[in-house]
Amino acid sequence: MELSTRYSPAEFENDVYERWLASGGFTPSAKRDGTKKPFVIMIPPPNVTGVLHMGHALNGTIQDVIIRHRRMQGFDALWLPGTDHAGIATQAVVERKLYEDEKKTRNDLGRDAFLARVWAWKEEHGSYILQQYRRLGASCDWSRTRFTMEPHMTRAVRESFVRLFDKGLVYRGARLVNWDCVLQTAISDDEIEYVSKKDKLYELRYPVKGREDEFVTVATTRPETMLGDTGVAVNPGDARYAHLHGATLVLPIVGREIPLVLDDTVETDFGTGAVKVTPGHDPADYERGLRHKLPIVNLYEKDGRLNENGGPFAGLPREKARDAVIKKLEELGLLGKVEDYTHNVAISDRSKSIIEPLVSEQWFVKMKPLAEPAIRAAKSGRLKFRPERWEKVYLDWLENVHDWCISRQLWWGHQIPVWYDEDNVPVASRTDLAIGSKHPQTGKPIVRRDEDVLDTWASSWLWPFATIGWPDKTEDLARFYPTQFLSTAREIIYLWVARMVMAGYEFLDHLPEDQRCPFDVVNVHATVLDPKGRRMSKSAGNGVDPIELIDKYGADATRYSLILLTKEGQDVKLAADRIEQGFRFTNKLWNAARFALMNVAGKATQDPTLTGAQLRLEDRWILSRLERARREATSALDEYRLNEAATLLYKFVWNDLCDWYLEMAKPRLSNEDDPSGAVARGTLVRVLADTLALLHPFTPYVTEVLWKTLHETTGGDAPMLMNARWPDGRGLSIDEAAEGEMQVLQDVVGAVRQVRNLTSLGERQPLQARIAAPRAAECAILTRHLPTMRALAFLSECDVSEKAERPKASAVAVSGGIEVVVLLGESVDLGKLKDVLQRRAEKVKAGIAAIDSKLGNAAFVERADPEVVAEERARRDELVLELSMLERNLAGF
RNA sequence: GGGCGAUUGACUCAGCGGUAGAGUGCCUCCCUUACAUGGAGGAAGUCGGGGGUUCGAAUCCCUCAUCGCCCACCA
Repeated sequence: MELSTRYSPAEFENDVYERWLASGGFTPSAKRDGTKKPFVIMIPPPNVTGVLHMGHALNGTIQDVIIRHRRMQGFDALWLPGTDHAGIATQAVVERKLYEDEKKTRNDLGRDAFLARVWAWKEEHGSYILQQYRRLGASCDWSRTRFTMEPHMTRAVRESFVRLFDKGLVYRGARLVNWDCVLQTAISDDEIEYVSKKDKLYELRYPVKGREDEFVTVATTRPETMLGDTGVAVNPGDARYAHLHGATLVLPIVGREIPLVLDDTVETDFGTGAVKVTPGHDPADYERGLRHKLPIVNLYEKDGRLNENGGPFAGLPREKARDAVIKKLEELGLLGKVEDYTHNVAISDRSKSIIEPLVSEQWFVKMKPLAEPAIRAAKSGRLKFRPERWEKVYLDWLENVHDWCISRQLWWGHQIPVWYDEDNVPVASRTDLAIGSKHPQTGKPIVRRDEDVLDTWASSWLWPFATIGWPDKTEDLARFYPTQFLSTAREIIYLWVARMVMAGYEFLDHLPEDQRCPFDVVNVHATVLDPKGRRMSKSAGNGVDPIELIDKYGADATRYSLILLTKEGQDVKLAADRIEQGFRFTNKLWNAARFALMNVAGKATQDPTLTGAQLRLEDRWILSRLERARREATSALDEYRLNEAATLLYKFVWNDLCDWYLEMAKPRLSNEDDPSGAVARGTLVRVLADTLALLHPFTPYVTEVLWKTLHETTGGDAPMLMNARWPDGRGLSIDEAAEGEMQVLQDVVGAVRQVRNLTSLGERQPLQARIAAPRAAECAILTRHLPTMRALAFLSECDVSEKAERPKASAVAVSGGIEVVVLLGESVDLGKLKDVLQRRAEKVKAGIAAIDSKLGNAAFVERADPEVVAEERARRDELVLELSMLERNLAGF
């Protein structure tokens, strides 16, 4: 196969993905294979309504890097994909479409017809986001793709609900819930967000019963709720109201008599120190109402309009009611000061409408008992968070957990499996109960099923085990639970992660305790921000579409950039130029491989691990560097430090392999007569093969293509890289001697380059370099490698002579304690050269002074690590040597 | 009101107790037959301010400032 000169990922990515799929490597068998251990990641199921955004792209990349690495390490690697039915979000999408297309509401269609529409929508659009994951290169087992509304999940959800119901952990109660007036459903505390809103703070005056002209003034931002007031509270210690303790007030407009109560929670220094109490529509007032046994007045219909309790304002929506109430109070002379006021208001995550707290009948789960094992899991270290700080966030929530309102007044979702008899006695059942059949406990006829559906999280908290068969005892469940790694966004630590842990402990009771925890490690990934540091969001329109990046740069480049850019868990601003880094890297890799293959094709190669003595310094060096990179990358990946692994491989490929080894090997490769060519080719093949394997988790497409070409070129038959073994370093070792010698050569070349750069200021002339290495050891190295030095001549356009005589006119450079003297004509800019040398001399002097002050410090010499002290001394010696050479040369000007 | 993060060259970020790093951008040179999506060299940082611990601090502690997230019933 010919590789094109241009790296153009679009030409091969789709084909490669098809080959991966065909290989079956994404799909592990549930059958136990004695030699393989499972490694499992459950994808955080994206909403079926979702479109891939940067967060998904980053998280998808993280999971894919890890699963591919584990697969290559020989684990039975399963990455299970799927989507979430996302009750509210999906229903809202379909309702909106229905209204736009046909001007109908869901009520016009009726429940069954509407649900048919939702399913139709899901069939048409539901796999879109998973297709996008494929573009990224995600090696998910698509044969195990799950959906939280599929029939099996319904069974799992019912099983879990019935178990909790039978244990008394589910209860029905009237509670103040967050009501979304647009979607007309209750939503949980975790689904609301707070936004700052400019409002007004109104003072209202309530007449005191039986006392002419005496009033209690309350402050409120929501004057319309006064219609539902059933009390006014003041702080018991507030002297201003001491004379009114026990008084009764008369609620204006309504005329209701309401008591003045004493409550510690009232702040004396806010507003007037008197709080109107509306237990039906304010969470704090609800609590106060309970404490003082105040009645609850519900003011609203489900759509947010005032009901009959609104008196003269019944039927008005909330905003209009506010204006009307204010106007009326003004007429009555009971409106006090009105001030501008900025405060936080709760809005629905989904509809973005202002939440109206109201009292209604809902189903709740008792969370305290479920939270206990989840708390233990983290505290005992069974469950680990990365970065660790998120453990605290997780624990804080669990330790203060509130009961979970799980009923939603929606149609799209798992309908609550509860039936009622004629006396309204509920029963939960795994199977449908027919209307008219007998209630299992009371024996009375069943008259209806609960209309509500369950919160979406009541199905997704079962994700780690329901997706592989639970409640059935399947082979998959036995093989793949618990999982090892979960990577997710921080926003859903409470919503999802904590609940999955609870569910694992609660429902997997056939397993020993430590086997119930659904994962070993929870990775909380970075948030990708826009270039200004703001969250990317659809509404702000500041998102960057990862698919556009993939189109432009390829999936590999996008993946590599994301990993290079984001240290785990640390937010990052997405900078366009930083995305280019990944692209440049993949291009570099492509061309390096192309060069290697061009030189290897049809020629003899010798395995460098078998030809010991014939290895040149650069061969030994690159093999040593490869082994170092392999060890470091492996341990970084084993510990999920992806950014470190990617950075280190980047440096190995670019700075070691391309900048040095390929350049040094060129003469050997191009010269047909050079007997060491076969060794160089063998080295190149070995290094390239291992490098492709090490990079494969990060850049799977390009490495797969190059791997195939490499094996075609060398005539070998190889499995796909995806299914190949992770490099084990066979035949390689860390060669400290080779690395040390190579460092000397690199220093010399550095010095030569410096000089060469100076000469290019004038006319270019052939140069002759002489190297003056003042230390015996370095002289020996240089002498031994003079052929190599000549090979490097292309870099400096100079010959390297063995003698170290000082010429009269010369350009000089010093690097790493080695002096390079270059004979040249008048082309060198002597003024500039002197400048460079002087500046360098200054730096060296400063360096020496710094070390002297350190070494002169007795405390340092005594207390510091002896190795550190020795290093300082050695460093000083080098600097002194360099300074003497610099000064000698400067004296010549 | 609590909690957590961030603050390192022009920009985006690594480093987290012992000689200040990378990519981009900028300046000088080079189309050297893998790559100009490239190569060589260079300028550029009192590591947010102030205290402290230490022989030594970008790195640990305290404090302040700015920005950003999360949690919280101030009407």
